[in-house]
Amino acid sequence: MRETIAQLKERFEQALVAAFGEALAGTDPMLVSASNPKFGDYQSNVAMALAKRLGEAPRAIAEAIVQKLDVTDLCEPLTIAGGGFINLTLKTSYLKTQIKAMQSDARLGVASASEPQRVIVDYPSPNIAKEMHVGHLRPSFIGDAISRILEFLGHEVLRLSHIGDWGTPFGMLIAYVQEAYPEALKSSQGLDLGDLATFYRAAKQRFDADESFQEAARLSVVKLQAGDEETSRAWKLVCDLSNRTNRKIFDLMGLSPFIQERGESFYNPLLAGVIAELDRLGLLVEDDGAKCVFLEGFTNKEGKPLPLIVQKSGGGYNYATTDLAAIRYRVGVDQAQRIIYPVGMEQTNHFAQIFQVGRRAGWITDDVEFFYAPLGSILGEDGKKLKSRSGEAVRLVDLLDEAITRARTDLKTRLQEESREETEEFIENVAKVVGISAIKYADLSQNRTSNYVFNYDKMLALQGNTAPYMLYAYVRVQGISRKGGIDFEKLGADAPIVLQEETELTLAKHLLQFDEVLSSVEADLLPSRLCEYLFELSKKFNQFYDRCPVLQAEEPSRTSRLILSDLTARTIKLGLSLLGIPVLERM
RNA sequence: GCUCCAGUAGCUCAGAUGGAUAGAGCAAUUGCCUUCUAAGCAAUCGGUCACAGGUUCGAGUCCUGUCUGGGGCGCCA
Repeated sequence: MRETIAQLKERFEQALVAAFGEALAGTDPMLVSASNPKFGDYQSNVAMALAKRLGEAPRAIAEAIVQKLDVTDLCEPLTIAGGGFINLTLKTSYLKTQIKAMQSDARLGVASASEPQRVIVDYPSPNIAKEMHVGHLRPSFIGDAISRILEFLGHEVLRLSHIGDWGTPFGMLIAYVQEAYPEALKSSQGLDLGDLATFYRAAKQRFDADESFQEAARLSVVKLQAGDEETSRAWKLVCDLSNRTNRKIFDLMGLSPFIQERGESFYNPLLAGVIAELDRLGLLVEDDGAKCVFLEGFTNKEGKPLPLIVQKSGGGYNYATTDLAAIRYRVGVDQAQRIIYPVGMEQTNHFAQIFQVGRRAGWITDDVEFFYAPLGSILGEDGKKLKSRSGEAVRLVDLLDEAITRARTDLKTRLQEESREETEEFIENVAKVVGISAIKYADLSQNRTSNYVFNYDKMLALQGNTAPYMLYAYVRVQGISRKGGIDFEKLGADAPIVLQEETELTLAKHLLQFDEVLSSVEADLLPSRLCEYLFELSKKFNQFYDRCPVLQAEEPSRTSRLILSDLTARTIKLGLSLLGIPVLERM
């Protein structure tokens, strides 16, 4: 199956050349979904855009294009409206064959990339010295969804967690653990990350208050970097503990298990080479004892060029150095063609800066795409960045547990109201899936770049653009098969599709746009587009369901409607799975 | 001081390269369960797209300025 819009686009390009000559080869036909269903399914705005360039009236241009446009196999006769809109309505016969093709395709008509890329997605990249907190929620969910989508589309995806496992905060932590709890380092027993989080706070206090402790922390870093055995053992121990705890959280969040840790310590041996190369290229300047690359287009408060410090005056490296090493490695060794960083918007400057240096150093070329995907923040009800009551970052586990607890309470209330008996196992599973999915969907359905207000009641609501609403639409379809004793997999491959009712037609058209939506997400990395699509699909299904009896319908409508219902469920299931959300058969 | 992002219905938000009458959800009001379904469907209400200019056949979208909120701006990540 090929995307309908891609086919139409190609025909338009041919028609443009046929009507106006080779000069218009490659002109974007400006084909988009119709702004209003009454205009049809697609519209082209190209005639108006070309009016000035061709010096002709838009309507005349539209006429000329339509004259040369051969789409009789796909569309009803074209119409020209308003100031030169070309309106296209798909033929029902075409829709029927497409639906049949979709029915027999496990990929639901979504083609695999003709030119698969090697893609790196950098997430969720926690710091090992701290427990994961709200700040990791968006990178985790969005990174995971992007990875799944690109992978499904046939790309080779490498998920790399750029963990903070080196550097100053780590030295501080080790020093404090050594000082206050030396026995805890002798075995991993009795030391979980909750303890480490407490240690971290206490260590920070010590660090801020006591100069001699700061010195001890710095010494720990030096010893660690010098490869001191005991310090390294302590470091390793803490890393393992932290990773183990984080893995549990990944599981709870439903992240892909294929995330590889490749953090700061991994790049550590490569940092000197980065500096040497920048020096060799003549980009390196020493200023105030620090080694820097002066940036183009960035100025400091005095209006002078801003440096990107890559080696501190003390000789130490910083995150810019590590990120540059990662850039170099990902291009040179991993040979990635697309590297995606779903990271908070506050780091816009940082990424612009390291990309600039990467480009000037020749590591980033036109053959590789470094895609910084900025993320908006999660806000509290007060409109400010979400914080716990004590003013600290909210722990991720707490956030997730709370959602599950609330989902469980809602479910139990509902069961009581409906006098339903369910096993403890059923309740736990539904509560977990609904709770986690609600948070995840609420996050993903928001535009990636905009801030949003975190609100349990809204994300767990059973109506509206929420995970529970979508899950319920799926459950409804499964309800039909249970009630009617239908095995969807055995629905006749040769059974005809009937698109008589308005809602049947609308649903079918929407089902066929699944591939177009995924293409758009592939390009722009905005998972919210997929959420929007699934929400629309659920609404259109509910409308169809309201007007069209399925099980009681006469053949051939009955089987046709069963096929449409099944396709809806399969699309929801696949779509949600690409967002990292599982479905439930009953809820 | 410089810079980036945001400001759209009472609330939360969509509005991809400028296109036809600016859309959803929630909330509010009103209908619809003897029909697989009510966690649903239908309908009503709700807008000076922050403000002022400009560009053009056409601006929520692009440009300039103003106001408001948030982020960033040399050795933290």
